[in-house]
Amino acid sequence: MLQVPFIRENKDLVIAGLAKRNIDAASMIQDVISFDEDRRRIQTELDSLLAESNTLSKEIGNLYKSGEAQKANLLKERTGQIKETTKALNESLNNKIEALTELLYKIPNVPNEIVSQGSTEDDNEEVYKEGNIPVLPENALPHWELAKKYDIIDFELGNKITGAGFPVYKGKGAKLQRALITYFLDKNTEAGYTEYQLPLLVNEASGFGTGQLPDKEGQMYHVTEDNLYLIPTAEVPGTNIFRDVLLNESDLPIGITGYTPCFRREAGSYGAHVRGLNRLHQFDKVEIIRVEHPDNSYKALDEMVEHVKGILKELKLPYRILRLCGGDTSFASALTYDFEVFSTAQNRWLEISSVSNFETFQANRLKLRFKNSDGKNELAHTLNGSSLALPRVLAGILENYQTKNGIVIPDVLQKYTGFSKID
RNA sequence: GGAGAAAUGGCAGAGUGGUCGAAUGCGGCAGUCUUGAAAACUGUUGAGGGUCACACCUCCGGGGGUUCGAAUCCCUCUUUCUCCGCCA
Repeated sequence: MLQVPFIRENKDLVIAGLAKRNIDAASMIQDVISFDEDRRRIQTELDSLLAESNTLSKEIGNLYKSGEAQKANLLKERTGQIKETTKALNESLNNKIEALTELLYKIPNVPNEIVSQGSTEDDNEEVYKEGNIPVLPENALPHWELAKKYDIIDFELGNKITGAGFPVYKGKGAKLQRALITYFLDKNTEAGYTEYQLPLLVNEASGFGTGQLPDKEGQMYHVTEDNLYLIPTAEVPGTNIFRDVLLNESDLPIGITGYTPCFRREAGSYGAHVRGLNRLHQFDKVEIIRVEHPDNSYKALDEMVEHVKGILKELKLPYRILRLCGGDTSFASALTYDFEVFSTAQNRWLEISSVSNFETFQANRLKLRFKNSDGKNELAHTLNGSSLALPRVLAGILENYQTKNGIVIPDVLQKYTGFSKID
């Protein structure tokens, strides 16, 4: 959520920024400003009446004490009037605040100046590319065929137990997945992130805190009986650790990592692009989350990007990094880099990580602040990134490491899997 | 699931109708002392709104009520703890 004073003072900048998301925000922003002006006007009026009422109450108390009940009763008439007026004012004040908040919830973050205008993923800019695309044996298979051939992932079984998008990993497939999770967590903790195990269901307040609610309500599985949501990413429980928290400046930076399954309804996704592991309702992911001083958050973003690069380099997977255009940058993010691994057998790029700086957008909703060197409470910056999303990394490994005689396990993973080949 | 107790500032913890935004301790900050640090001592220190700055207003888990006046009384919701039951 953007801060009202920021909008007030940077109206044109905000409108221009949102235009990069292809949003004509001029009238919304104007509404924010005028709602806020109304709010302050009503508040001032209300406050001065309350001040009068407070003074009178004290006088009444004193009059009773000195036995002048008659005089006191006279004053009570005035306080009675004030009470009626303040009740009405209070109501219209609340209406204004509600209208303002509702509007603010709908306004996405202002993209960083480096972000380009654009509407779809075709407008994203490739900023980095590394790794060689392997030459595969003849008759190379896509991962869903490999999964069947080596009996390591059973999609049909998942269909039976739950439904589409809930695959069952078995044997060496399950082990490889577990090896990847452990490997990622080890890399993250080595880099200074503290490992957490987080709840997989969150309440409404947490959903609002990171921005999934009210915007993306339909993307999350909702347990209505208890009004809880299955997490779409560890970002939600992980970042909400810091909801309503006041940190000391010396606590920063904070880095945490966690492995969680993620649940996404993916309403409205169809077709060949959702085959196999490409798009699932339940998948595993290891996440990194940082809380940073505003002066350092972009340095932190670079560090996170470098960190993910390091992992992919070790896995020897061909990948590229995209800087997302305005239209493709998520609601709460100011700047996002996507990592994509090349799926050789499918001949397409698969997104495996998304690293974002939210600046104060989430912190404002979360009330995540730190006491700065001036002793003032200031909103912190939050960031997060996947390191990494499992299914597509798995798909990338299966496809890129396939040989005539089976699938070779990348060197760095062998001490985690305990085997060097799937055949 | 049943019974009872509780929710107060960064944390702990007093406070049962006005003088309470709130004792005290810890923590934080500043200073004295010290070559430096620690300890000790002194001072200072809640949040939000509002204002050029003051004034002023709001906030004692959330919401509602009683009263001229509520942290304090009433209703309600939520959460936590204790005991019993169940249980990986």
